[in-house]
Amino acid sequence: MSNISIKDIAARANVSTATVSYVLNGTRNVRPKTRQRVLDVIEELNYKPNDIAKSLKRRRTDTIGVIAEDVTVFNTPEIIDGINEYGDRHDLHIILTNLRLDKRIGRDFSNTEKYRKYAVNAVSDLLSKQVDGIIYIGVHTRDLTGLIDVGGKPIVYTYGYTHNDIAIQYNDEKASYEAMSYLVEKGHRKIAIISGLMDSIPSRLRLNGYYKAVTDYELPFDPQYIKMGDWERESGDRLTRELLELPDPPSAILVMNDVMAVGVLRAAKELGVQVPDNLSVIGFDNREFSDYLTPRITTMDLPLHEMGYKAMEILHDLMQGRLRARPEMPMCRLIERDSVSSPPHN
Amino acid sequence: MSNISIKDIAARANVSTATVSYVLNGTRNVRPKTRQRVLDVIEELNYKPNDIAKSLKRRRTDTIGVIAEDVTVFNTPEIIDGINEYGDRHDLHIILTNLRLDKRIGRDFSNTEKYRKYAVNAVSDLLSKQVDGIIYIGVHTRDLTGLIDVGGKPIVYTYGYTHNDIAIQYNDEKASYEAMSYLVEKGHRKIAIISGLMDSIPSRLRLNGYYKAVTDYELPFDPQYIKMGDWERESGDRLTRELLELPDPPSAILVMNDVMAVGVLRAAKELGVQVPDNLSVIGFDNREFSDYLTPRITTMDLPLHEMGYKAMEILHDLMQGRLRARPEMPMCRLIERDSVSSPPHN
DNA sequence: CTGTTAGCGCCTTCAA
DNA sequence: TTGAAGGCGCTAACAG
Repeated sequence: MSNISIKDIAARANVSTATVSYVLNGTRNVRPKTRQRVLDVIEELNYKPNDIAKSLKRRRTDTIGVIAEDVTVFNTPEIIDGINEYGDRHDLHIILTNLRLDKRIGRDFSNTEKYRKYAVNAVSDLLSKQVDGIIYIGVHTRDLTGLIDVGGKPIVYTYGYTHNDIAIQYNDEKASYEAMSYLVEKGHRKIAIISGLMDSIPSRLRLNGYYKAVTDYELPFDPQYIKMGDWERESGDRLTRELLELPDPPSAILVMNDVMAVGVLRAAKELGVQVPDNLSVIGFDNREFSDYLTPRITTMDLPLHEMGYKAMEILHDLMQGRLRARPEMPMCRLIERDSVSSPPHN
Repeated sequence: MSNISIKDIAARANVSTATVSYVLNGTRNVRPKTRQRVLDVIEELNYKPNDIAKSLKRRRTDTIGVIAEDVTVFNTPEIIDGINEYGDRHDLHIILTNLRLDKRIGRDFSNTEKYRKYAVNAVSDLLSKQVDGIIYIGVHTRDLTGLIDVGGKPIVYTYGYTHNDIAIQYNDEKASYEAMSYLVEKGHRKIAIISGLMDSIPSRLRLNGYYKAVTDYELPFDPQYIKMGDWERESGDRLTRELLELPDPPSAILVMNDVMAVGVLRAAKELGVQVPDNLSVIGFDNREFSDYLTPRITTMDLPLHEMGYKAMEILHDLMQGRLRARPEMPMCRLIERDSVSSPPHN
């Protein structure tokens, strides 16, 4: 076991512990000969530095705490991966705390008190572990303001919003606008939208993008083309039926997530309308399964990796007292697959 | 900022730092009055313990290092979740190292040297951080022996095998045997299998289960019913065509992963054979998308969560010098959905 | 029941 | 170019 310390090295190399520290960290010039002697002993004794002691002395751990609301939810692994990429490049390590909210409280985030204790404990543990900063990864985009108090430690949120701190989000409004533009380019004018729950920020933002496109492109505006779903498959199915039974049905549907898009596909199939020949569909999230459906669906990819990377980058700046200008927002990107074509009779 | 230490508490409460430590940890009896006084000061000064200092002194961090070959691969998040569940219950924290192998080297693990350096560095960093143990999460079940050297630190592998250390794996052979039993119960006798690449341990194990079932249930054995795939969608498609064009085609196919099952479904559809009415299909992995396909496919769920939990449990035992009896192997579990029915004419 | 004190392994100021 | 020495914040003998 590695019970040897710089003291052992120093003794064996006939130098002081200070000198060992200097060659270890390159903190100061050391005569090449001395330096080599130390290096040899380090090699010989198979010395491994103790970062705990180092951290205690330096009052810095080069470790950041990542609080994930739930690592098993689709957005989180890729965000973590982004964090890791930045971390690898800058020698920053990660203590991961998984709140396991999906299993503990499900999807109902309305009552903050039901899970605040988990978040607060996580912060407290992380602070005790002396992390240099914290990243909080939400599982559902919402206002996270006031959930936790990190006592002045640098913190960056992602996949969520907050009033007082920095939060990295992608641009929902622009994304839905772009999806609309794509549809318009393909020749569509009668475009419906199936939203998620309306207490959700992305739902509202994406609806804004929809309105804006309807206005900019002078599309026929029909309130019946706007349907409120609940993010689940069944609502996609049910609302698509309503849409297709309209006297003047849409030729395309923009669906606010891929899960509901599965319902859209099913409804279309059962009603005998071909996708994409008679109905175009665009989803959101670029979930893995969206590529395995028939037809493979065209969908908006979320810049998860980039969000994680940026969150870490900004946190790093914060940790060094550097405050950068307002960070640019990572953008979604349309993944073209097989669920969109030009509308019939056109 | 939390610059106050037990020394400050001690001074303000007129006790020694030792006493503060005792009330903090309940290590020793303290007179209630003294105790309360200390507690009050702690409250008043909003004191937060410094685990780094504690760790240095105790030579123990209560932190374990998790090396994940790639957190974005489907198996990993759920394994981590299992690790977290055990960790939460026993106050064990986690430093996560993500090797990012999928992005760095793809799926080719044949040349170990291409990624050993990443693994070795990860171990080295973790050791410096003084973790009390390590869990290594593979991304593809294979022999991991000799990849890294942890210098005597407790280590447990999961989603992989190893000769010299403990590895937690699920039972591939039994799983495929059970899938076969299920098919036989439904009345099938002509059952084909599409394997993964044959350099893979699970492929061989699952094939064993298949043979065993063929023998036990006295099924007709036809070598043409055994097809070697490569884990990818296309091979599922291609091999299904071969199978269905046989003079005496199978009534059911056991596919070694859900991805290839997607190909099976596509081939069947294009050949006009109905699943499950004219062809039953069982997949492996219970990937998220398997529930979104048409039909929803019946598949073998991997006990990922349990693997993580068990790995952590055993590691914890190891850390305490407790060596438990051979750990039982977590078992797969069949998820019944809509891709299996009784064979036609039966 | 409580206090004193010697480190844990490392960095860094100060002095040589 | 090198060394001596004082902590970082905490725990655990040891002593009373």
